[in-house]
Amino acid sequence: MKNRKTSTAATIIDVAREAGVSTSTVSYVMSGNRPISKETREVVESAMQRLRYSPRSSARALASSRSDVLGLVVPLRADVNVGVVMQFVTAVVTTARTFDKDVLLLTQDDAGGISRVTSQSMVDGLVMMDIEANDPRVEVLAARDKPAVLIGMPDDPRGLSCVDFDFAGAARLAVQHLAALGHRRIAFLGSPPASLQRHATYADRALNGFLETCSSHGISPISVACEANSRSLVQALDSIFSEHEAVTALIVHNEGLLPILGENLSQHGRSLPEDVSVVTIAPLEVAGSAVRPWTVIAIPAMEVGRAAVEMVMDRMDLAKPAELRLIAPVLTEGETTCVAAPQG
Amino acid sequence: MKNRKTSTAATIIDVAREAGVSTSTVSYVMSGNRPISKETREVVESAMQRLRYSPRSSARALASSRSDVLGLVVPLRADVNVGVVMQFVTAVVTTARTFDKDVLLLTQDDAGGISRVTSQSMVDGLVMMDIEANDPRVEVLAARDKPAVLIGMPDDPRGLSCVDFDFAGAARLAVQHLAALGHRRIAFLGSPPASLQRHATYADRALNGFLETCSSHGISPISVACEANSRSLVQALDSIFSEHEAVTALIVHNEGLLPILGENLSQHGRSLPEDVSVVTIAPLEVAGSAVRPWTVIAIPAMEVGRAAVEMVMDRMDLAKPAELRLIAPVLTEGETTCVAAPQG
DNA sequence: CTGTTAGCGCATTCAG
DNA sequence: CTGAATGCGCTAACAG
Repeated sequence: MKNRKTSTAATIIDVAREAGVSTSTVSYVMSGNRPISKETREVVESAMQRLRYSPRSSARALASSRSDVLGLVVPLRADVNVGVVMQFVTAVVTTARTFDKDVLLLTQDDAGGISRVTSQSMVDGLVMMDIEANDPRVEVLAARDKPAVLIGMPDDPRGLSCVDFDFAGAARLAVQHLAALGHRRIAFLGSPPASLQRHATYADRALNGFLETCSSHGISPISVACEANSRSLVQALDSIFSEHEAVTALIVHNEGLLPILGENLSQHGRSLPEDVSVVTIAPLEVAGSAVRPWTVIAIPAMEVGRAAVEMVMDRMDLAKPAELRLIAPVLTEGETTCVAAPQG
Repeated sequence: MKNRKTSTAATIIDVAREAGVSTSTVSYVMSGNRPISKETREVVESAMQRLRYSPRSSARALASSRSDVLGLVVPLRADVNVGVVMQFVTAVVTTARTFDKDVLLLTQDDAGGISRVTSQSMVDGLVMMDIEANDPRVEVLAARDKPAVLIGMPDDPRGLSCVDFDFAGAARLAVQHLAALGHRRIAFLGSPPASLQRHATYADRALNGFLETCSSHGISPISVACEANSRSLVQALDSIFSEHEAVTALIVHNEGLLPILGENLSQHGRSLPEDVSVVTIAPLEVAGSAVRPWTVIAIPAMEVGRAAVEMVMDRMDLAKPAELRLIAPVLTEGETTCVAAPQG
């Protein structure tokens, strides 16, 4: 009778013995790193199933210097929209799984988290969200020589790959769309002040895209930062409509405001879209589920997250050079835009 | 001249040599698993710093059978509020770090994720969110003999630890509070139909708590499920006020409705709180940031998440038996409740 | 209080 | 196409 261990889980040695082959053969069946005859493969695979074998990730990692884990650094700031964050996270995790990678979650207030997981070789690569223009973490990451991708565009990527939605292009597209409808007084209802102050790159780039496009269209830009609550929205609309009575269009880059924007506009005596047209830069899910669907330039969180993981994998497997990738904006017309009323 | 490797990172052997001690001494300085004289400790520590040593997690895991990683299974369903999910996630990750654990993120649609990370020994324990009454994953988890904690209360925990906010108690408290104010017609505006249909335990328990408390107070209960959008809210309020004109109080267990509830109530000709009092069961952050703060029974996501991790650690380190833990509800009065108007 | 050493489970040369 | 043997870096007996 074989001396079979009863308590501990099966190892590659058990499988080899059960299949009547060597451990290296078992290993190569799993990795596919060398040709295996059909017969032995089948023998090995059935042995693995019989023993419910599954390789210890730590042993594999030690021997191969790969953990098959990706790190993901997520923001925990009060000024970022959790819905959007969750979409990115979902996209990254889902895509990572298609590459047989798991995802280790790091929060950005975990100072030293990046250094820790890289120097301990816990991760093979990193994706970092919510990048600021002059983000100190970029330097840390760049010094670490692990494949890394930033979701966002810092002033100096320091040789790291970056991917993001083209927020500047989105703002430009919004202005162009409204301008084509005859609007000349356009206000930009943007990210929370906190996001702008810390120069979150999506906030900066959207605002700059707006300002530059206005300038090239001879439109005098109006912009106001706004937190995602009704108190702040009331203030913002007050300031817009009191100082700029003639505003006929709004570009809203703040998904948190959408549920309450309609109500507040009517409280300001503006009906939608007759008095003010609104284009929003937001995830399709929130902009489309409204009673009256918004004209929206969708933030493609899924695409961006997927691209981020693909880019990490490219740099790992193929040692590709760093790249910058921007996802182009697309405008979907809803019921919140129409031609501008003739000036009085 | 010493033959020092230039490219590869320092190992425990390098540190031992640099410090003039054995590798086990270095290991024990790190783990604290046996007494080390102050002098040698300092020598070793300075050697570690000089060499920028940090242990390879895979090697440590292989030798010690611990990964120092916790798995966290998060929901990706459309009917759960992402804000609440993020709060739980934040709490779990933050607390895990205080135990020197990292967190591996699993999505619940990743079928087999639980089996995979446990059988590969990627995690030392698991926390699973968004439990359903008869959740098939509970069985999978229970069969895995890793410490695990459920955030939620399944019908049969199968020997696993559970922790959650006392949603039933919260609903009871809400009814009691309103009843004490003289309200006899109370409607429960609850979770989305999808949450109830799949018997997400928070949805079930809140609703049952409401029904039972009404019954014991001789109040005839009115309850309606509602998705977190204005279309659904309009329907819900229509059904409440058309069929039950005399309703004077609402219990809202659906954070997504709060930003738009006030507006919709006034559209139904009800002013807040004169005509209808509202108690909401929601995270304090969303209920408190309103222009008119809600009377709220706070969902303490941070506490629950922290407790979950602590319970996993207890079961790991101390081999404690499974436990069920409910976090007690606390009601904070806002400006949305007042005594019921005398019946006409 | 410290040193020596045998594994942990797998990947991967080197031989055949 | 397959097997044998070495080493990945660390922990934890065991031995002083």
